Amino acid sequence: MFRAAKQSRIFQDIVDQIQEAILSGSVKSGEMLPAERELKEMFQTSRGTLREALRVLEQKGLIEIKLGVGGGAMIKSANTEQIRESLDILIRSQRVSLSHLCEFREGVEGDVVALAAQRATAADIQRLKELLKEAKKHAGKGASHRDAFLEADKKLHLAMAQISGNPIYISILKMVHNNINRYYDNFLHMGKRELMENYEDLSGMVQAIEKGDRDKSKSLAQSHIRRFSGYMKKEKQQVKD
Amino acid sequence: MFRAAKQSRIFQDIVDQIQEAILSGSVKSGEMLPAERELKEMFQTSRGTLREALRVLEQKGLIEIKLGVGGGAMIKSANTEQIRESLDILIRSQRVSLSHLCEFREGVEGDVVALAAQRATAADIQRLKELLKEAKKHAGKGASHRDAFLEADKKLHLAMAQISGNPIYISILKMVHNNINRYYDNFLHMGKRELMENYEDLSGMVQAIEKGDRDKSKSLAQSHIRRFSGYMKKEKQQVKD
DNA sequence: TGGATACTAATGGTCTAACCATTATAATGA
DNA sequence: TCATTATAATGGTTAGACCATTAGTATCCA
Repeated sequence: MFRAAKQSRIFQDIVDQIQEAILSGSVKSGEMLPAERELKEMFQTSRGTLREALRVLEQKGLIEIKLGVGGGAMIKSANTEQIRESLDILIRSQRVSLSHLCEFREGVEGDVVALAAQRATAADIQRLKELLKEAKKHAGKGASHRDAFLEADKKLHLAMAQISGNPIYISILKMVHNNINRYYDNFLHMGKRELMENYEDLSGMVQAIEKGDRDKSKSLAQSHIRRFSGYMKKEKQQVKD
Repeated sequence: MFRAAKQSRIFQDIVDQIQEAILSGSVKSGEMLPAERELKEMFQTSRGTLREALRVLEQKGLIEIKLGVGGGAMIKSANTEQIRESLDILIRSQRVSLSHLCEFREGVEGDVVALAAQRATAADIQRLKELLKEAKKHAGKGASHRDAFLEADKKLHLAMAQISGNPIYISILKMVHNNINRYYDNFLHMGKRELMENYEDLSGMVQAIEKGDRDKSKSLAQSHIRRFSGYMKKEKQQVKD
């Protein structure tokens, strides 16, 4: 299954081999790796070194380790958790600012919505309208339902990514929306008026998508995101005062 | 400096403590952590467990470990390497298709070049022109210099991301260009004519950036990428025959 | 004097062998 | 039949030793 390990850092070689096996598909998501005491024999190494390799693979999000009988390292299907964590660290170490994130979002979400406008089926439109209804319900109840509204807003944006059909956009939008939450708690205070403004944005976007109007849906998405960013920047300003 | 470790997974507790110390700024970039044998005492743990924690921190990109006397764990300044690696894994494991990647590239690189057109300084333009000169040199030599031309092309695209100033775009473009190579080897056969066509694209883009023409630079970037994708799709077709 | 060489010690990398903690399954018993 | 207990597989941890790399220091020789 695996060859004996080489290199100056043995655990790195083990990481490389197992990662390659996972990414090439020779071991599949959901399957278990052999137990540590077996892997140790396969790689002709010690348990400590092997475990260092498993720590790295775990941190990369490629495996998940369970305790007890029948436990061990299970191959995980790739997800956006590690990206989110990396972005967390970048944001916390001030390498990525709120305005960077907003600027990026404006570009990417504009593109996503334009694709969605080209590709949405009748069923897709139906789904968007349901989500829209949910958003409207929360927006009507004012500030106390802000979080519920934001959740619906997030679902709408992710639904549009799904409609675009491009897995890269889907992953990246998930990553962005998981991280933007961090700013909400600190900076974003929205009352009923702001919630309704946003609902109208979303509603307009869905209409444009239904008509298949690429350009209009795109520019609406971008102004929607700019409006959002605006709330946060204004609020950030106030915090400084 | 650190308190003794708790929790079911001791190494995780150690990771959390050191990560917090780094991100809160109580240990700064460039500084060294104590040696393993000292850290082990601080955390009241064994060297094996401590080293598992160090592997995780290393994988997160928070520390870098050097060998020998005066070696040890140095605090790294946060960078986008980990996020790029996570995206790589995501793309590889989802078997993202060539057309997905090209579509994504068309959207993102269009946005990047538009930002570059707004923000390029005289020095930036100078740098772009140098890279352009390099590209021209290789393009003129025809198919045998394809790889050298593509390298120059890549440098130009990444330079534009740098000019945009947005670290998210920078890391994402790095990710894209690292992954697109995977497809070149299989599908992309370019002769002198194609190389020169591409050079003309790039040259037009740099001119538009110099003029600060957002829209023109964007649409040139997009048609450039579409042309590229076209080569690959055509080639893919031929392979099937 | 000065440069090359050899030694020394600090530090990460690896190994062995044992024990602890958790948990699914099997055996046991009311 | 169902609850309880025992068993064994598996990851988590520990201790102590030795190896490999490397910077600094001492030594030697020209």
